[in-house]
Amino acid sequence: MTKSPETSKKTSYHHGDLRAQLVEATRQLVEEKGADHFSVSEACRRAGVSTAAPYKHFKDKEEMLNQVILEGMHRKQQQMQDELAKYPDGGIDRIIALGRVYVRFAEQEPGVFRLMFGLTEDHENEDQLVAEGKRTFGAVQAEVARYRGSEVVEDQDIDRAFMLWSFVHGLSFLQIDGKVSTVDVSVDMEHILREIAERVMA
Amino acid sequence: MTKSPETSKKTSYHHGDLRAQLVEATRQLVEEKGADHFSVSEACRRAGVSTAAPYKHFKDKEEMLNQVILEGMHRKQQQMQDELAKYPDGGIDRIIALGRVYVRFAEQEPGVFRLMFGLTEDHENEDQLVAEGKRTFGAVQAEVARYRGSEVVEDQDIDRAFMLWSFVHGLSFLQIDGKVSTVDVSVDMEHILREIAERVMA
DNA sequence: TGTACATCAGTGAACGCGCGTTCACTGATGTAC
DNA sequence: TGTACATCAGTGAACGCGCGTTCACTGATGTAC
Repeated sequence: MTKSPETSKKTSYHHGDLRAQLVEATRQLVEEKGADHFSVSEACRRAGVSTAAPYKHFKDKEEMLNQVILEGMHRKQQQMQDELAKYPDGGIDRIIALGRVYVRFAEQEPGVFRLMFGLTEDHENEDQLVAEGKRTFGAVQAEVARYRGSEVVEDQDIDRAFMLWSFVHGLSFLQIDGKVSTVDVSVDMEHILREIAERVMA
Repeated sequence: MTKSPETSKKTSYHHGDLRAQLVEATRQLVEEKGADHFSVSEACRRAGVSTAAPYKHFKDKEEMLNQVILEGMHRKQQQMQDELAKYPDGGIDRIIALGRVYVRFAEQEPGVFRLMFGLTEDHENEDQLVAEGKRTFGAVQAEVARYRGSEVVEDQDIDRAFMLWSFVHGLSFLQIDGKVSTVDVSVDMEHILREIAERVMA
């Protein structure tokens, strides 16, 4: 379909980049149809490859989805880092920045965002996914402690970080599930993020 | 399967209560397997009826699920009413009570709770579902206004109600998706609900 | 009280579908000599 | 530089499966007379 060099596969029998291309197709499909309606077959069609090909790179369907989650987490972490870099002082703007990245990620990649959190079953990769989740939440805790002027995370920081997390998590879901417009609230995201950050950190 | 009189269907060719029984089977399956893995066939098996039977009562699969959502909403509204009745004064306990019902409902019926919010597609019943959603959120707004001593909802009340909603919504999802334990936070639900209510209403 | 009949809830068989995964295979590639 | 060979990424056909929905039907029920 595409003509860009990195996706041309006509020149060789072997693909060279199939794993990455399947992950990308999976990611796209998760965005377009949701994780529930994603199918391996469709990802293969999109990658221009037989339906048996993925099994040379992934154990099963779930492993493909887990890879999409993992890469999504990394994107989010990168975005947090980038956004934090804009606010080098220890002010509340850094707290707000973290919330902004969270909500913005949900808005920009609602399929992946939902996939990240909608899984109740056990995973092969669970350890890795859980570890990444802890890493991110740990970063938020550290930021909350730093706001207090401390480099050590205490119980009160964990509590506050968890309140912030709950809030932006709910805000994200209400936003991408369209409940906000449903209920006729006009959300000024920046305003509400600041409002919440100030109240939680007070 | 069951031997209780109201579910015995052996006595007559006609069922008498099939619609309600199919809704109940659907609800159970949504809880047990999640809405994504619910199938009409399985609901029929559970109700002891042929796979064609539901189409005498419902337009399609989606209408069955919508009925489950609707009844869930009504249960939640009833619980809110019951809980509010315990705190007749205008204190913050009434605000907390609403949050408690929200989170508790999610904990007790995670499948239905997820189904309520996880739908991005359009629905036949959408109007009815949206109306119920507005009704519930309106009740929260009124409660927030009443805390101020006003019977009239103003913009500040809407903002606060929305903050509360976002928070309990996120808290509910993190809880039922197991992210809370993942991240080693021990949540004292009552404490955190009060903490948040006080901060938002301050 | 008895009979004819319309209604309509439920049957069971069938449909076409797309799915996840497996299989024996093929042929391009890189390496050892 | 040329050849033999092991490797292994991708093929394409096939599998068994459960699904949502439709169809012509059947037989229990309630009602009119």
